[in-house]
Amino acid sequence: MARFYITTPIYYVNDAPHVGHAYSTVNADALARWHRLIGDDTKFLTGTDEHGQKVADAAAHNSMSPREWTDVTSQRFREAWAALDIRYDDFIRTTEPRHYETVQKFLTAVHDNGYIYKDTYQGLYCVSCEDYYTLESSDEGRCPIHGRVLTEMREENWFFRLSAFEDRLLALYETHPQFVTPETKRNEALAFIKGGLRDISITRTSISWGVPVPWDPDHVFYVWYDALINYLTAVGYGREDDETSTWWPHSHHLIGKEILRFHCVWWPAMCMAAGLEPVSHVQVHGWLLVGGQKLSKTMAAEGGVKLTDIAPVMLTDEFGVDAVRYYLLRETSLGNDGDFSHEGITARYNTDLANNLGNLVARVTTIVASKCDGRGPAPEVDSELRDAAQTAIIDTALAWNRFAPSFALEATWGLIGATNAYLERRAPWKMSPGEELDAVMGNALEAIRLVAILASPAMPAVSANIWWRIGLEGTPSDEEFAQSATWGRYRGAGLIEKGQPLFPRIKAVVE
RNA sequence: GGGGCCGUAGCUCAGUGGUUAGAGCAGGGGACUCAUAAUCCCUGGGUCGUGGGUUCGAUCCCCACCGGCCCUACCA
Repeated sequence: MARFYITTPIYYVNDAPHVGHAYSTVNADALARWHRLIGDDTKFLTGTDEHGQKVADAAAHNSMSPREWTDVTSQRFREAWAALDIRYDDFIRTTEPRHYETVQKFLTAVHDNGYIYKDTYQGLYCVSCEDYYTLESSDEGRCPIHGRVLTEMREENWFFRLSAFEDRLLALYETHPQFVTPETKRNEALAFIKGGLRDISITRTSISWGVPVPWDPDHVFYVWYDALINYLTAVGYGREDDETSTWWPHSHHLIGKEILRFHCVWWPAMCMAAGLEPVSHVQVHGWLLVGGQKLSKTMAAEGGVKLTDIAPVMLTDEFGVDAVRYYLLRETSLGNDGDFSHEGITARYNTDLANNLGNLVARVTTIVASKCDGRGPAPEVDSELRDAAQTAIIDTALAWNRFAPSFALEATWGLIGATNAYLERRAPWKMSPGEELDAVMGNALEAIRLVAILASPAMPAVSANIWWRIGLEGTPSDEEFAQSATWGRYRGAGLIEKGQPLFPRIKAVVE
C-alpha cells in the first residue's frame, strides 16, 4: 500500500489564524483527503510553533506563563481548523514532551556526528526589532526596518556546520529533481546554495523559552531549529514509538514561499547531519494578496485591510465551509501568488457553485422527482456523457497527484459543464416518462455521482450532501477511487427529492 | 546593499523555442424554460511590461530598464 505523509508548516502562535494560514492548511487537507480516497495510507500533520522570545513576551504581557498562554493561542488554530473541516491526523505543539525528546535526540545525533560546534556569535542587534542582522542584511549598519544604528553584540553560541553540506545539497538537488516543486522555487533554492552557505547559530542563552540543549543546559535551541524537527516528532523519531521508517523519507512538506530557505536548504542539511535521509518533497506555494497587497501586520498597522477582517471563520459564516475551501483551492494555482478578494470569492460562489454545480443538481433532481417517480434510473453504458466523464476522472486524478488542486477542480468542473450541455441537447423536460427519459436522467445522475467523488477532497460536506440527494448510501469517499470512479455504477436506492438549494445565490452587496 | 520571483484579453489567471496565444468571469447577440432570472450556443479580441540581443523563428532563452513582490536568518 502506498503511503502519503503530508505536513503544513507549524504556525507561530503569536499570530491569530487568518486566511493565509487557512490557505496552506486547506491545501494540505485536500491533498490528504485525495490520497485517502485513492486508498493510500495517509498521515496529515499540522500544529503550532510555540517557542521564542516573542511568545514569552506576549505571555508576560498577558500575565500568564508561556505554557498557559500557548494553551490559549494554540487552541485558536484548532478551532479555525475545525471550522474549515480540516481533518488532520495529528496536531503537534512544539512545547509537548514528545517534541523535546525528539529534538534533543535529533540534535544530539548531529552533535555526535561533529556538525555542531561552539563559537562566539557576533551580530548587529536592533533593539527595536529585538533581533540580529548581518552586515549584508543591514542597511549599511542601520536597521532596514527602523533605520537606527545597530549595536554590536556578542554571544557564545552553538553553531551548525551548514557550510559542510554545500556539495551534498547540490548532489541532492541533482539526483532528486522533484525535491522542490514548482521548478521556479527549486531554482531559487538552488541559486541560494550555489551562492555559498555559512554556518548558522542555533542556540541562545538570552532566551529561556525553548528546548534546552542536552549537552549544555544554559542554552536553548533557537526557535527555527526546534521547529523544523516537528515533522520527525510526529513520526516518533528517536522515541519508543518510532515510526520514522514507515513515514520517512517519502513525505511531503507543504510550505509558503517565504520559508523556502529553511525547508529547502537547512532542513535537508540537518537531516543529513543527523544521519537521516532528507524529506523527499517540498511543495512550495505562493501568497494570497489582498487587492494586490500582502497580508501582513505592517499593513494592518498602516490602516490597510486588517487580518481580522478576513479571519477564516468570518468567511465560513458568510459563504459556508465548502465554498471557502473551494475558493482557496480553485482560485490560484499552487506555487504562484494569488489574489484574494470578497468580489472574487463571491463570483466563484455564484458561478461555479450556485449556477453550475448547485443548479445542475437542482434541475436533475427536480425532473427525476417529478417524472421518474423519484427513483434514480440507471445510466447507459455507452452514453455520450461517458467520454466527458472519463476525461474528467483522468485529468482530475492527474492534477491531484501532482499537487495541483486548482487544475483538479477545473477538470472536475468540465464534467459539470458537459452535463449541463448534455441536458440542453436532450431536453428531458420535453420527454414523457419512459425509457428515453430514464436513460437521460440516469446518465445525468451518474455524472453527478462522479462529480461528488471527484470534488470530495475539496468539498467533503457538500459532496456527501449531493451523494445523499441522489439517493446513495454513505459518502463519496466510502469506496476506493479506482472502483467508484468508473462510469456506469450509479444505482440510487433512496428516493430523490429536490431539497433546498445547495448554494443559494449571493446578491452583490453595494458598498 | 546582496540574492530571487513576477509583469499575458476589462477582471482573475493558465500556457508554449515555431502554423491564426488560451480558460473562467464580466460585455454583446441568440436559444431554451427542467432549474437557484439558472442553463446552452455564438461572439468580441491582447504590440504576451519597455528596449535591445541570441535564433531561420521568442510571449517563452540572454542583457538592461520600468513596475509589483519575496528572502536576507521570528510572518501561510
